Amino acid sequence: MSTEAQSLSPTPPTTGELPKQYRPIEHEGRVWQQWIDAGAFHADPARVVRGEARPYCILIPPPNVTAALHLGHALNNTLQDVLVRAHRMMGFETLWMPGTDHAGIATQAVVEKRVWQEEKKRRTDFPREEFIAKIQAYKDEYEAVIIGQLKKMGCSCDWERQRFTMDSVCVRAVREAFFRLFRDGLIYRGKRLVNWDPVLQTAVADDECYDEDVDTSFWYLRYPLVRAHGATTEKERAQGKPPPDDAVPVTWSELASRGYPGAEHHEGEDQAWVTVATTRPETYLGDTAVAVNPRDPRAKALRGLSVELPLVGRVIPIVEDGYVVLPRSMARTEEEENDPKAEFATGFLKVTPAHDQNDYELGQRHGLAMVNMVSPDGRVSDKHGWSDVGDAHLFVGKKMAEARKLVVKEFEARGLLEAVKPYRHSVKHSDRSKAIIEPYLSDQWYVRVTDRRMAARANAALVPEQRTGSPERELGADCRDSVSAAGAPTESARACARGSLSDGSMRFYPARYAKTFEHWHDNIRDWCISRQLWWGHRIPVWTKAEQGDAATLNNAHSQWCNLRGPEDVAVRCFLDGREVAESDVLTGGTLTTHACLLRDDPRTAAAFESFGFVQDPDVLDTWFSSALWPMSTMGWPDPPLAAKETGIADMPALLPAYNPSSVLCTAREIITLWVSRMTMFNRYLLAGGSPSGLADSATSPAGGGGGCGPVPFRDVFIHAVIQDGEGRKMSKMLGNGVDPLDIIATHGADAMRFTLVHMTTQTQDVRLPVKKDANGKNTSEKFDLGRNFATKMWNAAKFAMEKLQSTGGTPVPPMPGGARTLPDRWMLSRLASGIEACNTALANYEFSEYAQTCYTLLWNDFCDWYLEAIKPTVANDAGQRAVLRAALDTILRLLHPVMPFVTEAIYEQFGRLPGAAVEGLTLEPARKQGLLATAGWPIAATTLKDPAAEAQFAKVAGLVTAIREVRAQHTVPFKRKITLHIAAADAQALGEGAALVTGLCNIERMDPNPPAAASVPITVEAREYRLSNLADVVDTDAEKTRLARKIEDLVKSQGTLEGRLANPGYALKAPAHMVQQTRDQLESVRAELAAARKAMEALEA
RNA sequence: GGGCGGGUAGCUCAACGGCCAGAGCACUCGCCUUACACGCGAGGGGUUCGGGGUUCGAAUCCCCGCCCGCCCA
Repeated sequence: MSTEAQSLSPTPPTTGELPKQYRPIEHEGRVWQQWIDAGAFHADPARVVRGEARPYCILIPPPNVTAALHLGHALNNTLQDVLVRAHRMMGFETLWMPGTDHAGIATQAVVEKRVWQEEKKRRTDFPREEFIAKIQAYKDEYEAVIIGQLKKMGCSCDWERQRFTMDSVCVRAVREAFFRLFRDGLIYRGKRLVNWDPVLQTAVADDECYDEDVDTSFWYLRYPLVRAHGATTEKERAQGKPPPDDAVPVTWSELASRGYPGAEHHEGEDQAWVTVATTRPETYLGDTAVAVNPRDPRAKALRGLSVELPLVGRVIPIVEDGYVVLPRSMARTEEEENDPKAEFATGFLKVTPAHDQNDYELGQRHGLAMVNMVSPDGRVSDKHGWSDVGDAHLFVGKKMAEARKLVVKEFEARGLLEAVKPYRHSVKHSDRSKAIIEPYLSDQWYVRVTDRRMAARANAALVPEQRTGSPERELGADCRDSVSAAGAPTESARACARGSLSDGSMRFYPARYAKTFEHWHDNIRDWCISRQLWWGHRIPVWTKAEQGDAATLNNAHSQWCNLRGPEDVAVRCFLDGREVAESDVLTGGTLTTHACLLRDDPRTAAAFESFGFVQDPDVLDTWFSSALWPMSTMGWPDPPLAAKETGIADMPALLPAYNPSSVLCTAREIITLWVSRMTMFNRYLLAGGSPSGLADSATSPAGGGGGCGPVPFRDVFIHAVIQDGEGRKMSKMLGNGVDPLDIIATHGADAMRFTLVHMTTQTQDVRLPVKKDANGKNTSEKFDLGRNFATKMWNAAKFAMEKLQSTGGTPVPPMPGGARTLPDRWMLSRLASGIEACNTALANYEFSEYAQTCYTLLWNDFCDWYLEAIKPTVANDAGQRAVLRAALDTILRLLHPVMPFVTEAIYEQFGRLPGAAVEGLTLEPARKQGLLATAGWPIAATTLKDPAAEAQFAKVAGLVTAIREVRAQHTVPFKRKITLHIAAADAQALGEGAALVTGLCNIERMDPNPPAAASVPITVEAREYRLSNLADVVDTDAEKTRLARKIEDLVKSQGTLEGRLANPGYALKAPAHMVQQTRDQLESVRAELAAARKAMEALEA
């Protein structure tokens, strides 16, 4: 599906004529090849660096190599191409940087599935390198498909610069970024709960999960109460001291004496219990406490007591925490009462810090131990973090679902299962494997994005007017003085803070998305970047852990200290979990040493390995490399080396020329995943400034404090998401997706592009009703809009060119500014407004507006009116031919960004036609090979705007429409010539327009006298005209119907207008011009009504 | 739970305090008019989700409610 495979048709003879019909498939391949051959899309950063041209740059959101592109990609890339092509024509040195993303988990999962289907083998049945090679092959295959699709769409990327997130240039960027962040303490290793996919056996990010309701139950388990009897504390036991074997049962009577409400209802000498409600009984093996709300009336009586976990025998404390939901009977506030969990709550919560996010946090608050009772494949295990198995060994090795049944059974057998209630709630599932996500305690690498140098600076990148963050919270050091003594910021402090809140120039379109961006950073949590995968950037850290006394550790430490090249290796040491500085003298304990290697140097790695260091087996989250995209694609951190490696000699000029880039175009869910991270990384890692010092002057210096790097892009445009006709996301599963290639095949690339651009309004979703075509493929009637429009463009050009050719190819003489005809002045005026509207729309990312402006300009103005108007005269009017040519040229240029193929194919012939300059309209010639893609964007002088011509033309059009209406009403055949009776003065007032009316309405003659025979009256702008010779007999009934209807309409609007004027407040408070306008309208409506009534009377007489 | 967006003609969308609320598709009528039937000309079709309020004036601004969707927790 490469370019070469596209069907190429030979360049047609340069006749200046167009074939009868536009068939996209006959042109797209050839036109594409012309662009490529001419290097039309190749950017020259040197021109920017030398100050010869202004830069315009877009970084493609790199598509995943997982699968072919869908319609959302088509939209995303079409919009980028529109911007890129328009700016290229405007004279910017324009770079659209292409590339693809390795999409770690998604790609690996697809290949694992494929290998399983084909070979019935798992990833682990292959050596790591071998399996990676399989993924690599898959990537090559799909990358080619994707790039082929982009080219078919017409994407004018600088294809020579194409990057891949795992190519050697990008790998170096990842390595450098990781190294610096590690060295600066912004990357750390932590034990946290992650979303664990037990099938893929990896941690997955929140956005790789989905929620789904599951029917399950609440199980009510009784935990016997005991008194720990002064034995070891929880902390002591965590340190390896055995649990107390002298736990003493607590009886109901004892509880009663402690004031426990309801204890008296139980048999006094029986052992008391508390009942926990849980949806996951099997996790009781990992319980390390039972929590009770301090407001619970039972809490006081339980203070200091413990429970003993059945079978396990573990004695765990009862802690008090406000997080615990009170049962509905104890609810005090409405909110508590309405908490759906209150219905199921017992007031006692089993706390399993290693298997539940909320419990984890509760555990942190109370310093509870963490017991992990699951192995990575989702089975109960006694090898992954607990030893006090006791009688619970019967659960070991069971899958979680089996273990659940067994636990319930065992509790029941012991009379400890109090109840089971059905319950439905949402449970996290893995996108990739559909498995239920297990919260899992494990060692992971994190980026400390909560650091001020990260999230806060991302927010500060926003332009001040898009900052809404609270100054109280984020007051910069500079502004603290202005805080009043009471601590409340003064007004001036707020203003100052708003300034200090922003040192950037990044702007969201639509602006509301700035809030999403800010909110994300205000609530951000550290970013887990390790993934237990094989496909991706391997984490460049080698680790060694050893135990020993002070001498041993110090000795070992000094050995590998010698291995470091100071710039190449960053070492961080942790003694019993606490970081120790290099200079510290070590005491005895457990020393964990992490060595991060900057370069992929096998000798250094081998040296560390010889001391027992082992490289981390995990790879980085895909977004880590994506976050570097604005830098890595431009050769950072070593552009000269990248240039040498890739053969792209001008690589070193890219960063200074194109970072910050102009705009990022993406969908809204990407704001948090990608936009945020690119912003944080660009600002942090480029803090030293761009190599040549050409960095963005608005963003880099002073304000940032401590050297803050540039924003990665000035604008962020968030476009709509395409849904099907029912408002559902398009997806493979639903089978409602539309394949861009199918649309291109049936409608042409331009048709698809135009339709997509036309759909792109400022809303967050757009719907595309989907239906099956004759071949059973998904399509949508909406694409007919684009196809019809492209055809219209083609035919209009064909016609215009025929008229231009009719002179036998002799050059059209220059057009003097003065003596233009009415249609010419009108058309030029419309063009001037059209250009202005397109410019505004594009500058504000109002794509639909741009498409609609082009649509109206071509179809309504140019085709319906202008071409029709000039038909009788253009052959004999050289000046008119000059305007015709210029008008078509302008429209081709305005439309090129959205419909590049058809416009270029037309220009191929049209460009050779002789022309003449039209004063006031600047149409710079093509810069490369006569290609429209490199021609200048049209510029119209404001003098071309001609309100008088527009008014005069509107008058003509009004009369024409009125006459056509009568013709249609009376079904006058098109070819029948009719007579217009028009007073001499009115004909005079029409001026040039009189001839236009004659031509456009097929009027035989204008007669200043009243008609002798049957006629029909019409009124336009309160002037009265008559039409005769309509037919052999005028249908008076039809005419009466028409008039009656017209009178009805006029009466209605007369009433509206009179009512408005009768309102006393209106004349008083509304602006004068508005009142005058209403008066004028009323006057004209009255006159028209009088005329219509008169006509009716005449008809009835 | 918090935040955001949306509800306008049969469908997809405009109209951002001021034309009689518009366009394309679909529909009706008439046209193979020598660029185009993927076309030309004409036409029908709307209680702008419901209820209050502000205003000379509200689809538009404010409040309440209903419905749909998205994001974050």
